[in-house]
Order: sequence, then C-alpha cells, then structure tokens
Amino acid sequence: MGRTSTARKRLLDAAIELMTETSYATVTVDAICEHAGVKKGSFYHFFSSKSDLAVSALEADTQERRARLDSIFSPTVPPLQRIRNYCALFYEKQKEGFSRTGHVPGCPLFSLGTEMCRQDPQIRAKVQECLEIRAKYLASAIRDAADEGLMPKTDTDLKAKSLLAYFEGVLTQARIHNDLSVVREMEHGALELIGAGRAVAVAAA
Amino acid sequence: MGRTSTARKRLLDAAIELMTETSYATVTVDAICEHAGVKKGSFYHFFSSKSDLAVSALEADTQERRARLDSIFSPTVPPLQRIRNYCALFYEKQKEGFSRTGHVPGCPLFSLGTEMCRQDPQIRAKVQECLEIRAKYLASAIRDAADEGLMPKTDTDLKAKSLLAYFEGVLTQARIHNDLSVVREMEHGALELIGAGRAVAVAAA
DNA sequence: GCGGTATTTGACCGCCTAGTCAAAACAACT
DNA sequence: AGTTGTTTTGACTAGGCGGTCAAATACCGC
Repeated sequence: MGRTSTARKRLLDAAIELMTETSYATVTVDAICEHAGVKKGSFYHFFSSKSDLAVSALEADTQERRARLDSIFSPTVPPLQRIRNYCALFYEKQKEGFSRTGHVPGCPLFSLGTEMCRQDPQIRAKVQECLEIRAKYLASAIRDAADEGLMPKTDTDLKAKSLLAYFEGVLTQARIHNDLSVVREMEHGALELIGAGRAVAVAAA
Repeated sequence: MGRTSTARKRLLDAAIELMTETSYATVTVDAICEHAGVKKGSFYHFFSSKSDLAVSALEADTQERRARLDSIFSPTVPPLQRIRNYCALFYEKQKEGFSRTGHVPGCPLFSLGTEMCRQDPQIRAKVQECLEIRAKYLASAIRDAADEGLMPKTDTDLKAKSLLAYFEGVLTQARIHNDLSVVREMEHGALELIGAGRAVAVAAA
C-alpha cells in the first residue's frame, strides 16, 4: 500500500557521486537533492540527517560492489591473479571516473573516512566496516598465495592491511595529482609489497 | 617601526593543529582564532582568507620540517637506512600526536589534499608542491640504493611515488582506525615495496 | 617623548546551511 | 472506486559561517 519511489536510491547514488567528487562538507543537502531530482522535504522523509545518508550510501555502495568482488576473489582464481585483477579493477574504475568527470575520483571510503573520522562516529564506524571487508578479501588471497608457496607465510594479516593501505594511498595520490599513472603501475608494487614480486621460491619454513 | 607580534605564527600553528585534528571545513576561522588567542579582525590583517591561511600553514610547516629531513636524508647516511629512519620519524610523530590528543593524526598533506583538491586550486597546488618535495627525498635515497646494488635499478622515480603513496596510505589508515600498529611495521613494507626487502643480490643489469 | 606604522579590537553583515512541517498528491491493494 | 498510507511539495526557521571595517592601541626607531 501507499506509493512507491526510486527517490531513495537516487539520493544514495547522488551522495556517493557528489561526495566522491568533492567532500562531505562541501556537498550540501540541497545539491544532493537537486542532483537526484528530489525535493528537500522528501530527503528528510528517507533519511534522518545528512550523516545518515552518508552511512546508508556507503553501505549501499559496498553491497553493490559485493558480487563483483566475490567473483574477483573467488577461490577458483589463482591467488596472485586475484590481486592482479583487483588492481585492474581499480584502474578501470579510476579511468572511467576520470573520463566521465575529468578528475581522478580516488576512493570514497578514504576520502570520507579521512574527513569525517573525528567528527561523526557513525560514518567512521561504517567506513571502518567497509575497509575491513576489503581487507578480508585481500587477506584470504594472501593466505592462499602463501599456502601455495608464492610468498612468505609470515604476518599475512598485517600484509593484507598494508596492501590495502598501499592501494588507498595510491588512489588518493592519484586523486590529489589528478594523475592515473601510479594507479596503472599499482600491480607491480602490490606484489612486491607482500613479497610475491619476483617469482619467489619460498622454502617451507 | 610599528608593532611586532607573534600572532601570525600562532595562527599558522593553530591552523595545522586543528585542521589535522578534524578537517578544513570543520575548523572555523573563529576556532582558529580562539586557539591562537587572536581576535578575528587580526586574522584578516595577516591573511586574506581561510584558504590563504591554509596555504601559508602548509608552507611554514614544510619549511620547519626541512632541516630534520635534510639530516635524515643526508647522502652520508646509507640509503636504505635513510628510509628506515624516515619510517621511524613517521612513527614517532604519529605516536606523539596520539599521546597528546588521543588520536592518530595522520598526515595533514593527505587529509587536506584529499578534501580540498577539487575546490581550492591554491591549496591543491601547495599540497602537490609539498608532496613532491617529499618524493624527491625518497627518489634520491632510492637511486643511491639502486646504485649500491641494494635493489633493482628500474623505475626509480615511480618507486619513489609508490613509496610515498604507501606511507601516506598507512598514515591515513592509521588515522581512520586510530591504530598505530600498521605504522610501526611500515619499515618492512617500505623496503619490500621498492624491492630491497630481503638482502637482494642485484646483478648489474 | 614623539611620530608613524603595524597591530588589535569587537561589533557588524549577508549568505548559506541543515533541518522542519503540515498539507497535498498519488499509487497500491481491496 | 474507495481506502490507506507512503511519498511529494515548497515555504519556513534558526543558527553558524567567512569576511568587513573603522577606530583604538601600543610598539619601534628616532
């Protein structure tokens, strides 16, 4: 009963789009509404606050990406290939964003996380949650790689975190310099970072 | 003639301090003034705008760090040791900030850069300039290391950029999670990333 | 001590922002 | 077609923000 609407989804999309392009503080609720073709009154029908919208948008975005990540990180794919494919995905996404807007977008998790982690506990918690999901994908690939003797078997969880930090750092640097070149070469650094750079013969320790 | 004052310096310090703690947008001119013990009218005597203050603060901060970096990256120090010492400096700074405020500060260049690079060309330019200075320190150390056969001699400039991205990524991750542990272990990842992780015998190519 | 200049002060402004609300419109289900 | 309740609308508010200004003040060099 009652009426149905796509307004909520449009608001979520607009939020990710606009907040990635500039920042949380810069993007006004009015701008989000306009971009989504929604009046302000409706906004507050669907979301209790701007912060609430941001949290929901991050969640929705993460859910949307899930299937793609599950396929990239499928256990049926050789572990180092998963990481290579992930790098390729990053490059594709950044390149696509650049073509569309003229700007390297970077990663909304890192942008929002950096900006908001000291001001809004809920946004901070959601960003952390989303980052940890990504870390899990990486950790699994790293463990599988180590198990196959493709890299040392030490500190796999730390390596996953470091690798994620590297990815996010590269994306952010690309955003700041509006330059994709470091992203393009990210794969090589990624493999080096976890110790799988040159075809390593890892003796069973 | 006229009067002398430390107000300008106090404003610069307050700006870095507060903008690192939260973000550019969150920190109001009033807050900066209060923290610096300066009235608003004086603020606009020294700076033409909030943006102008931010640019000047980044510049001043960079100049202040210069001597320390010059000593860490002195050509008299073995090249890989320079990088290790740089990592140690990062950890010290982050730890000190954490003790003082209860929060891992991260890097103001990356925080401000991410937030402002799409809105304020001057801030963006200054951030880029400061990041490039840091990249130069790293590039020099990397070239010297390669020259000594401590790592492959390929793509040294790209490696410097990647290494910087890694550092910034780790610092930002530490900020978001308010957790120093990844910073503590940064040195290992840094050396791996540039291909100097395990004592590498690099054949003269 | 005095002139001149850099600094300090605090009241002021206009704009923009997140958030509110009550009434109207309309789709879904019966 | 009628009922129900979700969605839509647009005008509204209160507070906070960056920035302004003219007058007062105090230090430096002489």
